[in-house]
Amino acid sequence: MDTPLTDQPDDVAPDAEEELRAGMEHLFFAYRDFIAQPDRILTEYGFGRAHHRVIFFVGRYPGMAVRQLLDILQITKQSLSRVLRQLIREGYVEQRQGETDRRQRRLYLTRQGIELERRLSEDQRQRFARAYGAAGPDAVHGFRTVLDLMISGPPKGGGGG
Amino acid sequence: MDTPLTDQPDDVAPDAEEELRAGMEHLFFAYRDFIAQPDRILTEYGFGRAHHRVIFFVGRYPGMAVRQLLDILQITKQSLSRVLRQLIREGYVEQRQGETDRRQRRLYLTRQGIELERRLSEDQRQRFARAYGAAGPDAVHGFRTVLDLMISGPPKGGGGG
DNA sequence: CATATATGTCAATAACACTGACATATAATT
DNA sequence: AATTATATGTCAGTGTTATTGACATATATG
Repeated sequence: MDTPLTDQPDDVAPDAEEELRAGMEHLFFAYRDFIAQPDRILTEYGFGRAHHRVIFFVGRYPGMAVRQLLDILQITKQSLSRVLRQLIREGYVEQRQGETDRRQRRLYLTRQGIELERRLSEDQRQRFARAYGAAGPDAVHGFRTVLDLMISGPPKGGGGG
Repeated sequence: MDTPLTDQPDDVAPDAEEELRAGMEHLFFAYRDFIAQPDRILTEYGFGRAHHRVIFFVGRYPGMAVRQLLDILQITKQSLSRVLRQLIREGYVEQRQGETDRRQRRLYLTRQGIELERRLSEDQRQRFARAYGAAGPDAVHGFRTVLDLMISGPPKGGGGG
C-alpha cells in the first residue's frame, strides 16, 4: 500500500487501480442511465425489464428459439416463461413451429411488437448515436474493443475465463 | 442487408443502425458478465446485488452520506435502508455522525467490509485489467470517452438530455 | 424402444424495488 | 423563537423478476 518515493514503474500501480475502479464505476452509471428511460415506458404496459430484453433480442434475431433466448438472458425457463407468455398473449410476440426441428417454437415480433421495440429503444439508440457521434470513430472502435474483451466466452469454452 | 451499389451517404445509415444495435447488445452482455461472479459470491453471504453496490461505493468514497448514496443508486431510501441496516448489523459497514452536519450518518467500510469488497470486485478488476491490457491505451481512452458520453448529466442539469 | 432435448407449467420462495405514511434530529431561514 | 427544510429511519403493503424443484408433453436421436 505504501508507494515508494521513486520514479520506478511501481508508482504506476495506484493510478492503474484508480483507472480500473473508475471504469467499473462508470460502467455502472452508463448501464443505469441506459435502462432508465425504457424502464419508465415499460411501466405503462405493465411490463418489466425482462420483457424489454425479450423484445430486444427477438427483434434483433427473428426466429430465435426459446433455448437460445435462455442462453443469452441466462435466466431459468420458468422466469422466461411467464414473461414470454404475457408478450404472446398481448400480441407483441408470436411463435411458429420450427421447420427442421418441430419441438422448437421460433419467436418473432408482431407488428405491434416491432412498434414497441422501436419505442423502447429510441432513447437508447439516441444515447448511443450521440455518444458515438461526439466521440468519433476511433473512440468508438476502442469502446467496442474493450467491451468485447470484457464479455465472457461461451460457457463451453470455459465459462468466463 | 442489401447495400446499394453507390457511394452515396445513404448507404451508411443501415450500417450505422447495425452498429448501434450491436453496441447495445454488447453493453448488455458486458454488464451481464460483469456482475455474474459477484452475484455468485453474494449468495454465500445472503446478500444481493444491492449490497454489492453499497459496498462498492462506500469503499470508493469513504465517509459518503446516505443522501449521496441514494442519489447515486437512484433507489428509494426504503430500499436502501434494508440493505444498509443488514450490512451494518453484520459488521461490514459502520456509520459515524457527520462533524459539520450532525444529521448525516457518514458511511465507512469496516475491515470486514474492505475484505468483502476486495473479494467481490476481484473478478471485476481482473476482467477490466485484462480487457484494458489487451486493448491498449488508445482503446481504453476511447472506451472511457464513449462511456462517459453515455452517462446522463446530473438531474439538476436536465435529467438525461 | 430408450434416452435426450425443447418446451411448458405448477408451486413455493427470495431479492429488490416501489408507494405512502409517519417520526426524529438537526440545520437554515425568517 | 418559530417555521421550514433537510437527512435519516421505519412500518406496512405491493409488484417484478428471479430462484429451485417437480412434473408433463412433443419430438428427435441413438
